[in-house]
Amino acid sequence: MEPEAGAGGARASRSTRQKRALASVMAESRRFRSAQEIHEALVGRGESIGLTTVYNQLRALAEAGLVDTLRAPDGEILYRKCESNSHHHHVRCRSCGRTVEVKGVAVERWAERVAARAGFVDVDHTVEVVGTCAQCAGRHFASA
Amino acid sequence: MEPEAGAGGARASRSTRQKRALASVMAESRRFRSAQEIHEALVGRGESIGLTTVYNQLRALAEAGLVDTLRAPDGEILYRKCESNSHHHHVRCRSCGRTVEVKGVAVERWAERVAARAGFVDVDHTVEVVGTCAQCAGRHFASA
DNA sequence: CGCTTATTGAAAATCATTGCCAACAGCTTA
DNA sequence: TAAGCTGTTGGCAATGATTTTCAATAAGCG
Ligand SMILES: [Mn+2]
Ligand SMILES: [Mn+2]
Ligand SMILES: [Zn+2]
Ligand SMILES: [Zn+2]
Repeated sequence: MEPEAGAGGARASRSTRQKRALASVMAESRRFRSAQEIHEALVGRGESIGLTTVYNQLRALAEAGLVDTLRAPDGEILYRKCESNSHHHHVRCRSCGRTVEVKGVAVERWAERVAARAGFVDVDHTVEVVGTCAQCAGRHFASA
Repeated sequence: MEPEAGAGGARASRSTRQKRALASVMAESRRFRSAQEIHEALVGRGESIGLTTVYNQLRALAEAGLVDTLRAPDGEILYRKCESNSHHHHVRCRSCGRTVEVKGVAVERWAERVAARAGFVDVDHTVEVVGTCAQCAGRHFASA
């Protein structure tokens, strides 16, 4: 019989110039950026790629867990390719966006505990820490 | 001299039928709801109030810290009048929205610690726990 | 080289939220 | 109680990120 017989055999993903360019740009930034910013970065680098494609691919990458996402205060979705593939959290600079990944054994346990205490199951959580990074804080002092 | 002399004396807020109705509806729900849902609740209760007004007031209440807000996965802003006025976090049911408030001394410290370790100052954080509440979990078993 | 179909991307559609602003209505003062 | 000042209301248009549409394009395979 044929490989993947039956209904809905997952079709192979194709390698395209656009996907490669996007992956490249995502790999080089340590910041969370919006789809528009990422598209600008691509164009600025001389790549030809549609904004719609950037949106589509970023969504696909996010669903596949290959990029992390978070909501900016204004609601925009920001994307980032993290170094770690396992569960982690972020400490992000509200000024420049620089982000560092951190493990959170303490919060993992805390989340489980308070949820269980409230009678909740199938628990999940969102934890984001935001502040001003050393570099941005220093810049402030310099100009003040 | 006149009261509040000089520029920009904060004018008094007025008590209106709409504000009172909104406050009433917010006080009776223990769930996070969107502006649209809250508007529907008001209309369903026989109140006459515009959707724009609901949006405006909810935003004002949120800025004043009188209601809590959070982003639904799809980006919608959800509002809720919490019992506690001090800093706290939420354990929310992804199915029915029921929410319980919890203190998080452990996470407060954790957030400060990891941020400081990364050289960040003026630290802030977002922590939301989501799961399935006992009632919704039971309902599942019953129908399965 | 052809064929199948995943992918692209311009343009239109969605939709929550905000801006606009003239009509309206609390409150204060005379 | 009446007039005036101004905070408030809310229909409607505008905004803007994200999604949908879908015809043209181009991977990858035999
Ligand atoms: Mn965690
Ligand atoms: Mn906290
Ligand atoms: Zn910074
Ligand atoms: Zn529930």
